[in-house]
Amino acid sequence: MRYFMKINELLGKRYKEKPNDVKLKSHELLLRGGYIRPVASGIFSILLPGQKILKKIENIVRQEINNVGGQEVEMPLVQPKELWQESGRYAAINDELVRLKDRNERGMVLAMTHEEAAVALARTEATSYKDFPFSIYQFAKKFRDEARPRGGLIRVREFTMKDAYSFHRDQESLNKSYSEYASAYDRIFARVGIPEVISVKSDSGMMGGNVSHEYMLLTPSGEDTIITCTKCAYRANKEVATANIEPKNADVDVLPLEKVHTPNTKTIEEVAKFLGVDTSRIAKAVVYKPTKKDSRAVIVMLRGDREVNENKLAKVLLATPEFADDSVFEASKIVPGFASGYKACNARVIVDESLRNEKNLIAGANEQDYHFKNFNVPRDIPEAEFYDISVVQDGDRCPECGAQIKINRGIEVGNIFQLGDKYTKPMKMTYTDENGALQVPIMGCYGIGIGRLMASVVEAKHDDRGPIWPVSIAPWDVSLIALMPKTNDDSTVKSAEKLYHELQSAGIDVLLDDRNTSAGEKFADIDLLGIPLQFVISQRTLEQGKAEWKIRATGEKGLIDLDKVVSMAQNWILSENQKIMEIAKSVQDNTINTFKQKK
RNA sequence: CGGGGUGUAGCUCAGUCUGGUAGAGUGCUUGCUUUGGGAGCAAGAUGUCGAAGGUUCGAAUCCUUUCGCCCCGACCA
Repeated sequence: MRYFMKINELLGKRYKEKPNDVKLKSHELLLRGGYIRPVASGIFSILLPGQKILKKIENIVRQEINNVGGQEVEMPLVQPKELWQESGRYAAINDELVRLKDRNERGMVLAMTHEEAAVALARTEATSYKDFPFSIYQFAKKFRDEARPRGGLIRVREFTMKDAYSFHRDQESLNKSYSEYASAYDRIFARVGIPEVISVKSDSGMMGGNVSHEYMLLTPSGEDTIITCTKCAYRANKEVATANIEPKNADVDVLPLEKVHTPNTKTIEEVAKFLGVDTSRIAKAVVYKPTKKDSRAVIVMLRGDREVNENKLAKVLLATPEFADDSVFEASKIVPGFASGYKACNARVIVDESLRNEKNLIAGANEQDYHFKNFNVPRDIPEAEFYDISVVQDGDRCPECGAQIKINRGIEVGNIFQLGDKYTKPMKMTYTDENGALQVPIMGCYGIGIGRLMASVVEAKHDDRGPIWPVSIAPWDVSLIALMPKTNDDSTVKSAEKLYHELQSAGIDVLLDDRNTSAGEKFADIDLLGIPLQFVISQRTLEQGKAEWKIRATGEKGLIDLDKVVSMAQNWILSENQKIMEIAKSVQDNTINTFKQKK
């Protein structure tokens, strides 16, 4: 069997120039290095270097998931719509779900994820309590017609995901599986070269999900916002993060309410400017439509310098908040621009914790061109309901230890969810327990986007010249550059080929560059391919019977006897892999320890 | 879906305002020279100027419509 290993046989140009319109470093380098090619927005083809990396990542994931008892399966991309009607998602999901018809007009969908298929598979196979617990997983394509793909492989429409589904009789069993997967994830991210990935509390959706964590690579180019504590282990996605908010005006006497004329001051900024106060002195009101369960409009009040977190609000309302339109304002006698919960007719007033201790605020008077001064929520809106519904922001304090928090950006490289019976119940999955009674099992699900993970490694590990792949996932273990001699002498090429075969025979995956091009181009190409260990032989080194070695990550280099190249490469690869495995172990141990401490 | 930008050679872009019939660099092909960080000289190939319609003697350029792609936001099972 023959395998492509010479750079001149490799399909895929490498570019000197940065492609137009590319913002993320991973996107740029993956294009420039000939790893990926765009086909349509959010849809890519993968060339050999990228494919080799993806397969290595998959193998690491496979080992770790097998290790926690996952059974590898494969479920289809094209699925009958009835499956999705059973779970209710056929109606619940909009344009992200691609719907199509087969030749017999049967409605089909492209799977965005495989909970339905997993339950459909499991419910016919696991019918006795003796069958539980178990988990299945696969590496499978998903198609999500994303509103806005972006950043190369960071957010795409078609992608391969490792998705695992575990099935349990009780919460205790689910918890066990959940922490096993969490531990496997720590090892996976460490083994692919980004041990700095952290797990954060995340939003599990307003329906049912009780616990979920996202695995985040903190990087400025990330699209999620992550709150971390500078002191303790608190970390959470902005969607669910809570914080202690410093009151700005608490230790003062409550003054009598006073109405002031504030013409043409509809926005918080206008009011603040008109009255010469900071926006934090204003009680901002945001009005939402009534929900199905409650016919009253919803007025959310919070400090003027803060924003509504609609995720948190959704949990309070038990519905997705929608901004009010004119009809809502009219029906509820709320004056837009001058709204507040004060004597609001037929509105539910939800007040953010940010206002709990603030005194003598400015608030709308529900009257055109008038605001109140010295507004105090407990006195002026006795029926107010207090909730934490604002977005955590800079300057807030950690909810657990009170230390300063930090706001970071992150890329979500994986997630783990406790789904409960969200899918098993509507899809009528049951098993018979010891007493002969039918029971509904509960589920967990665990995802890792393989392509996104590759791109994330580039985001974390690169320099100006290209990606710096850890040896565990590098497209080739070593590269061998033969620099052309000044004379017609072919001994350099001969020696390179000999060495190349020796390395290959020793089981080392090696890429040979024996092209008749300038040295600079060869070095640039090999750097773009990010190969961890590079060898160079030239007339100069051959005269001494040596080859030059160079480590991509550190730039260290030296000379080595030709007959020691193979053993040096073997030893180096072995020791790098060992280092990675040690890091994986220590990351895993750390997490287990923190986990134990918390308990 | 809202806002912004952009489509001209494989890639990066000029030309568009002021209409006159297609350009540069890089890459590619061939030859010679060169060879330790993207070499030099010479010769050559490559475009429905995103698409459709319109105005005009004449459209990459003006007008209308439309599509793609990128970025910000909304959304993100």
